Amino acid sequence: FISCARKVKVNCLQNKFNKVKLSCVAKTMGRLSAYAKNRILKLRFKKNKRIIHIVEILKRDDNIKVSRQAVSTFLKKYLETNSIYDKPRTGRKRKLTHEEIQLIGQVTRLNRDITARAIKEYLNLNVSTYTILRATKLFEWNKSNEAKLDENGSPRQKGSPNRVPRKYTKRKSTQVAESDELNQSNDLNDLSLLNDEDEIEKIQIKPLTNQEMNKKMAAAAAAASGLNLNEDSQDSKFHTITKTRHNANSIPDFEKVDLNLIEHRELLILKNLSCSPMSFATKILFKIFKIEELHGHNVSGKTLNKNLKAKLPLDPIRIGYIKFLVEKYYDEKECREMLHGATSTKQDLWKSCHTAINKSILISERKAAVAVQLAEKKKSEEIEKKEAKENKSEEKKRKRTYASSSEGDDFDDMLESEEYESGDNANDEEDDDDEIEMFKNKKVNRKKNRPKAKKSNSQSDESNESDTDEYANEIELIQNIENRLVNPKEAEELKTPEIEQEKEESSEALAAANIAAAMKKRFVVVAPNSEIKESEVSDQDKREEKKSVRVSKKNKKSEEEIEVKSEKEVPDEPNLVVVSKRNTRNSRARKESDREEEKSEKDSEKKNSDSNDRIQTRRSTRATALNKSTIVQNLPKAKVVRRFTGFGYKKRSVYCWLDVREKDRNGRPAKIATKLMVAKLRAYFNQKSGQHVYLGECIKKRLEPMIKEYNQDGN
DNA sequence: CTAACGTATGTGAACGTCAG
DNA sequence: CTGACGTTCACATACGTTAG
Repeated sequence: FISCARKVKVNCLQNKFNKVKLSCVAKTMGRLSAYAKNRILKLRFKKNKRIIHIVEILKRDDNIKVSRQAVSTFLKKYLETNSIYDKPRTGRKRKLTHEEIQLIGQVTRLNRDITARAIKEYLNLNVSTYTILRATKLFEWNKSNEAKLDENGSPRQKGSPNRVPRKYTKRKSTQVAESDELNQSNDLNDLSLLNDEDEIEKIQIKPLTNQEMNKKMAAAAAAASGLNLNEDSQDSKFHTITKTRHNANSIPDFEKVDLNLIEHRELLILKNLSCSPMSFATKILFKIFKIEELHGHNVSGKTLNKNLKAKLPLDPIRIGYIKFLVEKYYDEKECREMLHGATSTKQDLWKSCHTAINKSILISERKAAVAVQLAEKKKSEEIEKKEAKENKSEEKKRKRTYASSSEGDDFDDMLESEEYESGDNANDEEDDDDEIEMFKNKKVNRKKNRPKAKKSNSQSDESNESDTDEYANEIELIQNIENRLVNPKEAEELKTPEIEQEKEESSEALAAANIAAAMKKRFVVVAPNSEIKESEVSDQDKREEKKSVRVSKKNKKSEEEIEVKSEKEVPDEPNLVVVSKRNTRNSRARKESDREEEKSEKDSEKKNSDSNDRIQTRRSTRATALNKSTIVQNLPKAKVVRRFTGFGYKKRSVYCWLDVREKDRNGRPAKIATKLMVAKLRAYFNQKSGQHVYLGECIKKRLEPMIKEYNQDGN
């Protein structure tokens, strides 16, 4: 990520990290709560409000920020499904076919005591025994605990053959071995039926004393067995385990306890803010637990996968409180509507919440880990930079004065970085080529149907490289931004006062300001393949440039985005548009004074022989070619629109972009800038599978060495 | 319990339509 | 030409369901 994004992104992520540290609830995209949905329906169908008005009212009255697209989508979905809740999701692909499941049902109906393993062998199914076990639970004759109880009238599971081998429950087995009774009982349903007469562990709808809690913790055992209990309908059946274990890292199912930690009104608000009971449960979780209490924990404290770090149980009392609240605030009808399923009852409610809680903790941990990783990486980078700076400062300065006389020599220490170095020497080319190659190899599918991307019309000598241009564009944009970052003088030229203030506020703001500034300049002129319309002279010039700097793909890309207009094309328009992402600096310089132009011409003389600094080469070439050009600052909208519609843009889009630019000028964020900035990153990460990649890379880089070390130690 | 999986959903940009 | 407003598209994220 850092290698792609470099400084800008590092800064941004550093800030993100801070956010994570503070809240650990990173929310990038909110979802419409049930309350918001009901409000929308009411406003739409009872008050006949328009979508845009609904958006305004929600924001004004309820402080709910929602886009009009979201309202539109929701209303459409509501009319289609007649439900405010999400449509059901399919989840992971089933391995068992319907026929196989039916077969399993038949087999278990005929032989109630057959094991999942036996079914697997009998039906020759190539799936986990757990999958088969789940399939058996789909049938009435297998799934209810009551039925089993009715059959025998007592816990009969001790020697039940209806057991599934527990390859993941070693920890539990060892725990069970500590108790006298449980070591004889491995069945999932055992614990719910043990020792009903034990009153000590019965549910208590009141806060527990410390003593009681200690007792409860001591009694915690064999938690896995609690998963399938019917605790809702049969409170008296709450399993009670009399065994005492001092180091319980598994807990039984959670008793519902009203701790009165949160006021009813606040809970109602929380519910309104939640789109599901699971969401409600996780919101409460983060409200009543500290982050330190959550990380490294899960609901039960079990870690079934041996490869993962063992976890500790969350405070069972507060978990019980969450359970109590969830079941109190969501009735069975709501559960059915929300959980989608004929079998979805309140009994399944806590199960879903249980899973959601664990998952939310995992996600929180992951985000924190990524943030920590990035922060560490940045630290090490800074150290490297310092060292590199000491070693190369003289050389750099020499190169710098030599290469960019027009840009000034002094630069901020903070902004001075290895990226800058790479931009000035041969590493630059390697970096770019690597990145381009990376995108190329991965065949990032990002072109889609952009009307402006008429690569087929581009010049013939570029056609075979158009693939890389897709990304070279973005790469150059990023690098351009980075160059601004490492050259404060230029950045200052770009910045509006407001933006400067932002810079002082944070490095992220600095990045944003620079990006916005870069985009502002770029925006005026971005017109892929504009050379089609260019004059012959300029076209030839560009061809020459391309040949001279062919090794650099980004150069070609930038050339594509230059809009050069001859004077005869706009006779009444004394100005020419000469802007490229790279050239913005030149343009700006020339705007300011002729001296700047002279400098760039000097650059051209110097740098034509300098293979290291292609940027300067290109700039100089262009400066020579366009030395008669002047810059259009305030081209009438109409003319801009006319030109851009010629390139395939829709008129409204051009107006929209112009609006964006104006907003940007007024100090508001130019969203387009953000979008383009992250485009490259998207292209990169799209190739991987989101969060799992991070974890995989983390494991590879950080955990594998630890595992190796661990194995060597023999511990 | 957690990873894998895949759909649902929110959002920015683009676009279409209407009206002044 | 332009504002207002709604929809579509592509993308990223949220999140429920299933496998192991």
